[in-house]
Amino acid sequence: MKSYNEIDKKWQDYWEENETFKTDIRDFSKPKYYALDMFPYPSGQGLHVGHPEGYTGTDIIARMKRMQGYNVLHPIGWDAFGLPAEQYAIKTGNHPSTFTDKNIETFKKQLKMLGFSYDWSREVSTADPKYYKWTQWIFKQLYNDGLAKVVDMPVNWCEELGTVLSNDEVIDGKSERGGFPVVRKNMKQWVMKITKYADRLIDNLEDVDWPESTKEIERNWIGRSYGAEVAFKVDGTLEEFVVFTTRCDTLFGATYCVLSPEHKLVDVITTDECREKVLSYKEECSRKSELERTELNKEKTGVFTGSYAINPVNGKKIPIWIADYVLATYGTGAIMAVPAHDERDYLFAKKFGLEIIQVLEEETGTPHSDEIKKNSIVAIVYDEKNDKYLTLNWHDKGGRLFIGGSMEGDETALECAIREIKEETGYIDVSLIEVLPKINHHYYAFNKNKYFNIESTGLLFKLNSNRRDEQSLEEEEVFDIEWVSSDVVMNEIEDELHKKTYQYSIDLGAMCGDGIHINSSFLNGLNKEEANNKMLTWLEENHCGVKRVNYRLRDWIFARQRYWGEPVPVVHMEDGTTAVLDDNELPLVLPEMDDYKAHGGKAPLDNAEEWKNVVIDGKKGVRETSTMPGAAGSSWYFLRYIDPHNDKVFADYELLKHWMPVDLYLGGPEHAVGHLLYARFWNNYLYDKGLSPVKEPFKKLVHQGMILASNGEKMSKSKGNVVNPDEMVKLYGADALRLYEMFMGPLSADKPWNPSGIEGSKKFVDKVYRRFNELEIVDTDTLEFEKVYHQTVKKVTNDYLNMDFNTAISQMMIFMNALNNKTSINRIYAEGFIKLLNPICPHITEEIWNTVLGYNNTIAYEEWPSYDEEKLVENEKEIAVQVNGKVRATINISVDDNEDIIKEKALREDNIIKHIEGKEIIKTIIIKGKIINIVVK
RNA sequence: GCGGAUAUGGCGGAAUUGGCAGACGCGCUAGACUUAGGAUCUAGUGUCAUAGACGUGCAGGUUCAACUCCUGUUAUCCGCACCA
Repeated sequence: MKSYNEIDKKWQDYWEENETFKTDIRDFSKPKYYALDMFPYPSGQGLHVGHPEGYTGTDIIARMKRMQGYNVLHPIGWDAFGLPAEQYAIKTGNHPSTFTDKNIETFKKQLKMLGFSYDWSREVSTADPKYYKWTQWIFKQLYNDGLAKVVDMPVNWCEELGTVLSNDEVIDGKSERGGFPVVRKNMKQWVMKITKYADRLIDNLEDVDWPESTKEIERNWIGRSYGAEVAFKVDGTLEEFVVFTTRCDTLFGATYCVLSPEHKLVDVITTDECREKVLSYKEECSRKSELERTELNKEKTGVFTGSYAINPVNGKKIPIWIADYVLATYGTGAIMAVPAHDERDYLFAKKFGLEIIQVLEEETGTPHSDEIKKNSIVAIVYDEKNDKYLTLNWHDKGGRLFIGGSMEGDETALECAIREIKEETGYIDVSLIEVLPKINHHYYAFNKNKYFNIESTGLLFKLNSNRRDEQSLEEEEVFDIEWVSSDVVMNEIEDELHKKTYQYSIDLGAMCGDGIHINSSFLNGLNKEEANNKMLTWLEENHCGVKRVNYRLRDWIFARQRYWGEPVPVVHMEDGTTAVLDDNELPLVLPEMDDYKAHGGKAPLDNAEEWKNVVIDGKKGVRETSTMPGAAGSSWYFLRYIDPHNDKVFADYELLKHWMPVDLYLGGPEHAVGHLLYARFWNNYLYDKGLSPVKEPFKKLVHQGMILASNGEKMSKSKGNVVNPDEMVKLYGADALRLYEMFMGPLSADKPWNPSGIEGSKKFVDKVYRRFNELEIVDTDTLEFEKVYHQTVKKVTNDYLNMDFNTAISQMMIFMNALNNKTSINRIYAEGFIKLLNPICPHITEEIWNTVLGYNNTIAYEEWPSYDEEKLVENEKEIAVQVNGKVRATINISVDDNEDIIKEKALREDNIIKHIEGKEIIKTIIIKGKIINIVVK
């Protein structure tokens, strides 16, 4: 018997020599299947065990589909531009391409060693000028259509890397690569107007078969919200500013406005008295790094500008502040603040003593047609020392309540509350902590036989001392005064109004829920949605606002001040115009340089004097020296695979039409808001241009999970717990590694590496190889395998389709176990089984196909085995018999047993008799072929 | 804070429409064959106990029957995070 290393080599050489997996791209006679892996960044570390997990998954599908008669496209390539190669080059003085080429060679060797059925003739590399010619060409189209442009905007600047970064490259205020600090900075930058596609990038998600969680991440990242833009005039000037709000129904509650510190109007409207403070606050904000800004988000800061805005709905003058809780980059960079109904505005208003007006109140109880209106209070008195609340226990006349009462005369809520506390409980030494939002409550008073609708103000007091006066109770007021814990309050206070009031008191802040409007003129009595619609109409009719959809997504910052990326095919002319290179000047190739390092915030290409200075039509110009981001080349590579050597167009449209979309796309979930979004954007754009035939490029998306170290930690070089695939292949063979990675658990789950697990997988491969060499392959029937064979074909086929590889493997193990102690097997079963195993273990199955089963051709295009449903029907079956839901016996039944026979059989069992003895059978439930349950009493 | 996911033996994990929880593998125990066994084969292996009881993060509920459905809750992981 040969070693696995020999067998692996033999078949890998065979596939290569025979071009076994080369796709005939123009063969449209068979149905197509496009199975794609996210192409790797060829890092210096080489492949880790996580790579083969996903790659094996797609390889299994690709191999099965070939056997099922599909024309399969299964390509691979390299996402070759990127920072690490450049950092390495700077450190060692080598050219980034030397390093990249070397890594690609390593990766290639490793991928081949694992036996993936890639069509290597379609290999692409994003750093290859033949490839990036077309990346530049697509950029050019985007530029000409106004989707790529230079704008002055706040960007993420990473000093250490000397480059700007896009939002998805900044994690927790640090750069994704290297973890260096990132600050906000206004800079002229290339951006891609991905926001133009925001709606489609959300809406098209309906049409693709992706994990719901990934779709949700993309939706949240794009962050579409519906609202209105409302214009506020600045009092005493001709200036005005626009705010974005999703809650224009609360406009009557707007008590101040806030501009972001970077807002253009700030300098204009700041009064002389406030100028100094405003300037120093602005200065303070600009110094803050992204990290500081997010970390300090609890404590609100801000300053008054000295100016006032006019609330368009009621003409009220409200102060204009600046604060960094308002972001320059979201919405209009300005807000109206409604502290009663927005958590952040509430905190800000509390801190700076700004007015709070409630315009929405929650409704409790059930309305009734004739109600008497009243103004009331609910007073909650809290004793901090003992952690107890003051309650009145009315027993069967209303249960446990806080102190309540109605206002008399022109009494304020506070006066009323203090009076009621004193009258009902005698306590006099209390002080107000907080006035809670008003509640609109409907109730029926039994003693008065009347319906009431009260507007109740909740007030939270703390008890200072136990000083008490006489109570002054009325006759019907019979209750016990009891101090109780919060547990008792929650369990025993059942009155809706009092319950709600208590909830407000423990969670102080803005009222953000729905309710009915008050203090809002023409909106009074309407709920949130009704009021919103009415206000929108009002704003538009009165020309102070418009309906507006806003997005969290920002435009894609597209330039990097780095060397190792695609040059931007644009020249800045001396006369201030911008010229784009002609198609025949593409690719614009990176110049050779001695020094790849950025100096003083300038891009490395700034030093390439000869390269950057050009003359076009007699006019002087300077090339753009920023390069494109890593995600540029990966945004369209799936199209190039279909026609990788075309030098006329990026890919032939007829071919694209046949092969797109990608049927299965597999890769890590971390690309949801980066690569996947950008690729969808570019493809959508190309679709609009008639250059891509499909709206969405990836029909089905699957994520592989992470392979963790055996203790459940992430594998990392620093922890020294990295498992090296080369070593695994050397020790156990490629098939055992592939099998183990598929057997570990569900593909998309994170799972720990177990060193003895792979040994178990090798044992299975050993067993298959050994047993198939021992067994006599016969043409006579070996019927004892019939059922398990058909079961196996069915389960493996279905499980592969669902990518449930772990359970497919367990079924194949069951099949092999059925062969234990047997000396011969029918050829059909033997061949069928080897075909089923082939996608996971291609080497050993080719070897058996060749040396045991005697074929000279590859198994790769043999017909996929089929199963016969009839062979799976069981004539005789064992089912469980339960008494009161507990299994007490099992009986054998045959398919044609009717319910009476089944029941009779069940009642004959000793253990059943024992359990129903002396009891009455209430009913018997028989589920055909599954279970029988006898219910007794 | 918001959004998403997960929770099952010593371990990785199975379980169509609710229908015998623990398939399959690892590990462990015993045995066979062996000079030997870290090869292979056979048998056993959820927990506690004597027949029986208890068991799918926790607490309730629906049902003849719940890992599966409903309500609440905890923990862990991931994503977003002052998004107006």
